[in-house]
Amino acid sequence: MKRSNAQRLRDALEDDIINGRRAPGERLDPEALCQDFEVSRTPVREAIQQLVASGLVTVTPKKGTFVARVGLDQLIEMFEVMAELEGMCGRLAARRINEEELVTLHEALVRCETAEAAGDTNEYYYENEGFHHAIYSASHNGFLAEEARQLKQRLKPYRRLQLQVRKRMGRSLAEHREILAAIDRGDAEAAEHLLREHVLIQGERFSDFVASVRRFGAQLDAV
Amino acid sequence: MKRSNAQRLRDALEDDIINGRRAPGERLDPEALCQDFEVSRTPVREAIQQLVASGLVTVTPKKGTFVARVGLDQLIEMFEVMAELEGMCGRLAARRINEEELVTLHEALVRCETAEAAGDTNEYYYENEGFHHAIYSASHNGFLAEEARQLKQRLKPYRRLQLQVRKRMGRSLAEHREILAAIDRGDAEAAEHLLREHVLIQGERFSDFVASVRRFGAQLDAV
DNA sequence: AGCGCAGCTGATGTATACATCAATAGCTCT
DNA sequence: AGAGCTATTGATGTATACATCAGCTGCGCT
Repeated sequence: MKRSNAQRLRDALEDDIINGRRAPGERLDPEALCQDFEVSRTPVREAIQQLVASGLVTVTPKKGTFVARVGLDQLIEMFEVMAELEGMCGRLAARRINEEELVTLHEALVRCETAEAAGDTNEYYYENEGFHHAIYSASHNGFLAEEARQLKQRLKPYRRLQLQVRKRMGRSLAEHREILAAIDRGDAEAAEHLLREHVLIQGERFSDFVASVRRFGAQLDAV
Repeated sequence: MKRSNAQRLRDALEDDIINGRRAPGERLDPEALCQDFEVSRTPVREAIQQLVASGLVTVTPKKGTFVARVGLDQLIEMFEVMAELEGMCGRLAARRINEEELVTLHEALVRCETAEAAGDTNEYYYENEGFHHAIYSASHNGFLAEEARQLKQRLKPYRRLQLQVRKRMGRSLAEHREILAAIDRGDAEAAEHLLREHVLIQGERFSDFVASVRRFGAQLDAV
């Protein structure tokens, strides 16, 4: 079906924000967007409202609209919830995954291994996402999968930070192997626990993460 | 600050849907809404979009807009997630609750007891909500609390069904006491488990729930 | 020079007219 | 009579003009 201008605009902006082409705190000038996309204010307004609803954009009345700037406190809260959702996906997947999905998951892991072997961080980041999405699907709870996917999107602008911690890629891959093994043998408890920790960047690494975030300074601190 | 027509309209519709004054599947005629609220299509359209974003309304292109009709499958999925979020709130609350919040929670329980003693189902339903919200807050994770609150809203049109099961009110209250006790003694595991089961309408009761839902027939089955 | 008020400006919200598209119904042709 | 095409209609998306409101600026007053 044909997509409306508002939808295309929304997707384009979302993509820009998620992939860091528009940084948190950056101003979004409706006028400029009208010109860039050659549409009137109506669809622009609509697109922005949708982004506000999904938490990627904030509008301050009479001040302007900005790419959402998530404070460190809230970021930690969001990761806490993300960890829970991922853990739940793992738990359910361990119980409910079928042969076909298991194959898909194995393939996803292989692609992660390939990217890691090549030392390609960006590629690894992309394949990592595929691995996680495969687990979401395997939970056989479509609603949960969608919620997890959305929250992951919302965290995406900040998520790269995780992998920038030294040697994170290798650690991540090792964890993926453990997670898959747990799901493979139907160990729901282990899968849940491993995934939760995986997201929380286990234990001592978390402080590294916070420290590395802090280096971003004002970009993250303010409202 | 002054609220826009779109906001008021959105709130009014949301309230109508959540409290069952507009049943799932019911048609929302934009024209009629324009007249009822004496506004033009623009704010109506805006309000509807927001409701779509929050999942309370669905628009089928060229067919019309309707109060979201949640299929039984998805309803179960949503309750599964709700249970997880509630459990998480309980776990965190058991660790993080402070004196003041503990008092609030005790008070909320007392109000539940009063309502139960009076046999007032509606009142109990209301106070029950207060009890749960108090736990959300006590999790000290604002993001989690908000997500839980939103999902609860979305389930509200179907949630009354839970309490209609015979003697559910008494059982619910007993569970509340156990939950509070667990939080009180800082037993995170117990609080999590109890709350999760509390939402899932523990064990054998779940089939009763499904059965009672089925009696609603087509209202819940279709898309 | 500092304070305050008034008008301006730009941002936001709303109304309305117009464009577009898809579903349906009715007509025609076979 | 049935199938296919077309015209109509109603719903949706978009543009534009208008209304309203808050913040800011600049002027004047003390």
